[in-house]
Amino acid sequence: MIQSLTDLDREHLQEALNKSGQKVTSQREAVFTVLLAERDHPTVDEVFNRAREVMPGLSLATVYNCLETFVGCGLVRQVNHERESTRYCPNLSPHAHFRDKETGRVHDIELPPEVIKSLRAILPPGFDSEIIEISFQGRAQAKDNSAN
Amino acid sequence: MIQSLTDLDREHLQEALNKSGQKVTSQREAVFTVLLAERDHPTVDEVFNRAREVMPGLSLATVYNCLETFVGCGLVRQVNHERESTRYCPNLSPHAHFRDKETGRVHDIELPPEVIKSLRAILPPGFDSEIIEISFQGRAQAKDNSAN
DNA sequence: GTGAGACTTTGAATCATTCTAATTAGTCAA
DNA sequence: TTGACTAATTAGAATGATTCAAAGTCTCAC
Ligand SMILES: [Mn+2]
Ligand SMILES: [Mn+2]
Ligand SMILES: [Zn+2]
Ligand SMILES: [Zn+2]
Repeated sequence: MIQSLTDLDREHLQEALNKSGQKVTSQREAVFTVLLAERDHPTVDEVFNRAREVMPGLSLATVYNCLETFVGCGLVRQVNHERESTRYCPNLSPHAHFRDKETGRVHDIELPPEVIKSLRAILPPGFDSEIIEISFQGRAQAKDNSAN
Repeated sequence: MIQSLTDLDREHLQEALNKSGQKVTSQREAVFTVLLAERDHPTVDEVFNRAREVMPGLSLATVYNCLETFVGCGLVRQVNHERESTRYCPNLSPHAHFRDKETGRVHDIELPPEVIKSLRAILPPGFDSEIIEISFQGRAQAKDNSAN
């Protein structure tokens, strides 16, 4: 089911890795492909299992390494919810996360710039924040799930 | 250094526990006292070490149990930051958390109701959220730290 | 005073993540 | 081609926060 990367995505990967002095490897490409294929915020184990289908020799440690590398060069974001396993998200636009209590699924919620601004505005003087994480928890109506 | 609870706080503890059919014990009182004494979002280990000063026989498991009980009856909130140890916060007013990258300290940031409203407003139809967690990360100017 | 149930304690188990050491693969110079 | 150098990958051990299981203690209603 996992197609390969589009030229654009491959370029994106290559550029981000090169920019931080790292190389494109077949493992990194496989892991990145998995992340882009199904944007459902998979855990490391889920990435591992999906990537193994196309690259049977891949090791779990390498999946950890690849994901850490990607986070380091800004290709993906980590998503933590309470103490559950870390999930990974290749959506680079500013967004919050919504976790469906019932299904455990994590959905992206676009964050309009004015909301971000109003959040920064509540910081007292002297507080300077680069990163804001917002996570909702509740129920999301089923809707579809086929594409995406 | 750890005084005991004010009558008001003891009442608060008693009421919340009773409401969920649980008892006030000396361990629970000690742990709650520690949480109120220094509102610096301590980890379980920090709570454990502080509480042991006044109750040497206290066990780590009991600290876990007490804190879980408090969270369950709404007396305290858990505060998670990435995969670090969970911290605990007895501030019940709606607030976000600011983590100082440099010191690791966690500060409370009051959340005005209109900001909460504007956040709920970005949820697409069908998404219904009870809980919103907001955490900032960055630097906070030293300021004091004597009291509080 | 007894018994039941709630609570606490100790120490073992879990499990996501990180670490270590050993291999492999890629790159470049000779 | 070969060798050397380096980055990346691998397997498996170690870590560490948290949870679990079993046994002991306390409290309170009877
Ligand atoms: Mn859903
Ligand atoms: Mn500070
Ligand atoms: Zn996302
Ligand atoms: Zn707080």
